Amino acid sequence: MSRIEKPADSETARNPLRAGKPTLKTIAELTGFAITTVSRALGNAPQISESTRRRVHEVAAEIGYLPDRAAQRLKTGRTNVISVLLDPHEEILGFGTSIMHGLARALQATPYHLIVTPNFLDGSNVDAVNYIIRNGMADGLIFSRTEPFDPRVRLLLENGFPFVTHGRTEFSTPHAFVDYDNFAFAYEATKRLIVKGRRKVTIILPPKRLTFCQHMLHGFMTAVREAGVAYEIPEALDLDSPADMIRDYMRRRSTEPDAPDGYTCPGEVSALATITGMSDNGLSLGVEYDIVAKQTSRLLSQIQPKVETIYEDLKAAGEGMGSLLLQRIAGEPVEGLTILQSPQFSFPTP
Amino acid sequence: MSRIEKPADSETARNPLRAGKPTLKTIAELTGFAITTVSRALGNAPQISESTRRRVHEVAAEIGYLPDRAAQRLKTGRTNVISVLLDPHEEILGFGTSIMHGLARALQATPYHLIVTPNFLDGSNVDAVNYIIRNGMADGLIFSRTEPFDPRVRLLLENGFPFVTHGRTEFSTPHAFVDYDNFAFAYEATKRLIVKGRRKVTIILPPKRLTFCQHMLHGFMTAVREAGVAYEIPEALDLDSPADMIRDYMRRRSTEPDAPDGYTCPGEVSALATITGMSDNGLSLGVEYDIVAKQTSRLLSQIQPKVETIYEDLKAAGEGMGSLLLQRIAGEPVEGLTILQSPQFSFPTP
DNA sequence: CACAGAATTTAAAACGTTTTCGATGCATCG
DNA sequence: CGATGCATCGAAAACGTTTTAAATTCTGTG
Repeated sequence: MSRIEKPADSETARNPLRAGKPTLKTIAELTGFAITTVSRALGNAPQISESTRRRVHEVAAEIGYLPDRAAQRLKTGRTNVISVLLDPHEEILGFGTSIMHGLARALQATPYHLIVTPNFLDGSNVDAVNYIIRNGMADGLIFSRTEPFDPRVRLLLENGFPFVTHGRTEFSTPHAFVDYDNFAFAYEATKRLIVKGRRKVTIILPPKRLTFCQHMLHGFMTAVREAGVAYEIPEALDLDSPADMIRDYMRRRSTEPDAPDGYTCPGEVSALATITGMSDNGLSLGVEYDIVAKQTSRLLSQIQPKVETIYEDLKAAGEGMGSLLLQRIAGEPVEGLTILQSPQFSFPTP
Repeated sequence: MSRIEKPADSETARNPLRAGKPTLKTIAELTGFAITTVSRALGNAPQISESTRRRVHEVAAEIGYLPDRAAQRLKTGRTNVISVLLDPHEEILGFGTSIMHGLARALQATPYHLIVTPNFLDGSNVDAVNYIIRNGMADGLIFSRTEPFDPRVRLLLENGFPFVTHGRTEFSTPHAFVDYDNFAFAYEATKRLIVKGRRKVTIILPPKRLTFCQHMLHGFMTAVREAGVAYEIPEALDLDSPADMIRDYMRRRSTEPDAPDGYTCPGEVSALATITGMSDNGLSLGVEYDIVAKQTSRLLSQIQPKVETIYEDLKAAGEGMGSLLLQRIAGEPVEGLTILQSPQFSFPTP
C-alpha cells in the first residue's frame, strides 16, 4: 500500500481546473485493481467478476469519475459527437432551436454531444459535409431542407457516413430520414378550404428545388382535382420570399379579377403576411377568404385564432432524427429507419 | 529513403474512414524531419529555421494535414470547444440561431468548435454550468438572460472559468458581457410615442427577475417623467407571457376607461399580440393608438409597416460574444471586455 | 584549428483510454 | 499428479500530439 510515489503536483500548479480530476488510475489505486480491470469493469465487460464490477462502479461513483472524452476519442477513433448543419433559412420562428432541443433530448442519456456547424458558404453545405467526413469530426450528421438529388446526401452515401436528413430525397439507395407528410398537409388543408365553401384555392409553395415542394404540390392538386374546384399557383412567390413581398403580392392579387378565396400557407410567416396583405384591402379573414396554415409554434393561432392551423412537431422531429442516427451509428441497417410525421390537429405536448 | 517498413494496414481495414489520415508522422517521413520538428514548424515555434518551416507547411498543405483534435486536447488539456447554454425561452423568432450564427462567424478562423448544451433542468442552468466546469468540457461558456445575481455567473467567477454573458449582472466582480442598451431602447421608444402625441403610455416588461427588466423600466420611466405624461404598467403580463394572454389582456384593457394609447413592445410577438388584441376591439394602429417595438428580425415591419420599430442586432451580439470570449480565453484582463449595443434604427446588414 | 555559444534538431516521455496478449489461480479430469 | 480448461486479472502497447531535456550542427573567434 504505497501512498505517495512522486511529487505529481506540477500539473496541478499549471492547470488548476484539471487538478484532482479522477482517472482510471485513481480508481485503480483506490481499489487495488489494475487499470485494465477498472476499464473493463466500468465497460461492463463479461470477463469481470460481479463483485469487482460492483466495487469499481461504487468507487467510481463515489469520487465522481467521468471518462476523459479526448482519451477515448483518441484511442477508439469515435468522437461521440453528432454534428448539425445549420441552415441560414432556419433563422425564423425557432426552427433551428426546436429541432435542436429534440435532438438534445434524444442524446440526453448517451455520451454524444451536439455540435453545430453553420453554413457560411453557398446554397448547399457540401463543403462542410466533406470537411466533417474527411477529418472525422463527428460520428454522425444531421441536416434539413433536402433536394431530390441532394449533393450532401450523395457524398455521405458514397462514404458510408451515418446521417439522418429532415426531408426525403429521390436516390435509389435508401437512407434514414424524418419527414413531415407534406402531401397530407396540403391535401388536408386544401380540402378544408373547399369544405368551407371556398371557390378558388391557392398555395404558397416552398422553393422548387426542395423535395417537399413536390409533395405539397401533389397534395394540393389531389384535393383540387377531387373537388373539381378552381385553383392557381403564384409563380413569383415561394415560402422563402420575404414577408413584405408575400404581403404585397396578396394585396395586389386580391384587387384583380378572379382572385382566390382560399389560401394554404405552409408557414406562420406566410400566413401572417397573407392576412396583412388582404386586410390592407379591406378583406377580412373568415369572411371574404379563409386560410389554413402550417404551424410549428403556438404563435400564429394565439395571435389570430381565425386561422385554421395544422401543426408540425419540430421537437419530435429532432428527437426522431437523434434516435434514428443513434441506430445508424450502432450499425443497424438503414431499412426501417425512416419516420413520416403525420399532420397534427392540436398543439404537440412539449 | 526507405519506403515500406511495416504492413501498417490493420487500421485501414478496421476503420476505413480513418485510413490514410495524415499525421505528424506522415509529414515527418515525407520531409525527413523528426516529429518534434514538424510539430514545432507547424506551430511556428521560434527555434525553427525559416526554410524547414516553409517546407513543412508546404507538405502539410499538400497532403491536407489537419491536427487531431483529440490528441491535442488530451495532451494540452484545452478542448478547443466553446459551449452555448441554450435557453428554452429562446425558441421563438430565431433568437437562438441568430446568436449562434454570429458566434460561429467569430469562431470561423479559429480552432474552436461550438457545442450546444440545452437546458433540461429547472429555470436556471447552474447544473449544466457546474458539469462543464467540473469535467472540463469546454474552454469557455456563453449564455443569456442574466439575473442581477445570476447563480451561473457566481459559479463561473468563483472558478475563474472564462465566459461571456448576454446581459449584465450586478456582481461587484466585473465580467465580460454583451448587452443591448435596453434603457436607451425603452427611453427612445417611449419618447417617440409621446412625440406622436400619445397621452398615456405603457410597456410590456420582461420577467422581473431578469436584469434587463430594470433597465427597461428605468428607460421608460425616464421618458415618462421628462414629459410628464400619464402611464401604466401591466402587472399581470410579461414578455414571456403566451401571445394569447397578451392579446386577451390588450383586448380587455382597451375597453376599460382610461386605456393607454401608446405601447412600447420589446419584442415582435408582444407587438403582434397587441395589434391583434386592439384590432379585435376595432381600434386600428396609427389611428387610435401607436406601437414602438423592438425587432430582432425583419418580420414585424415587413408584415405591419405601421409599427415603428427599433432593431436589436442579435447576430452582431453573437459575434461580439465570440470575440470577447476568445480574448478572455487568451488571458486578457476582463476590464474592457464589455459591449453595449446601441439601439439601431435600420435593419442591420447581415 | 579547436572551441564556446548560438542555432537548430531530435529522442523520449506523457496525457488517459482501450485492447492485445498473457499470466495467474483453481477446479476438473484422465 | 500432471495436464487441461475456465474464470479472472494484469502488463504493456498504442492512438497523435506537445514538451522537456538533450544532442547535433553551425557560427565566429581566439
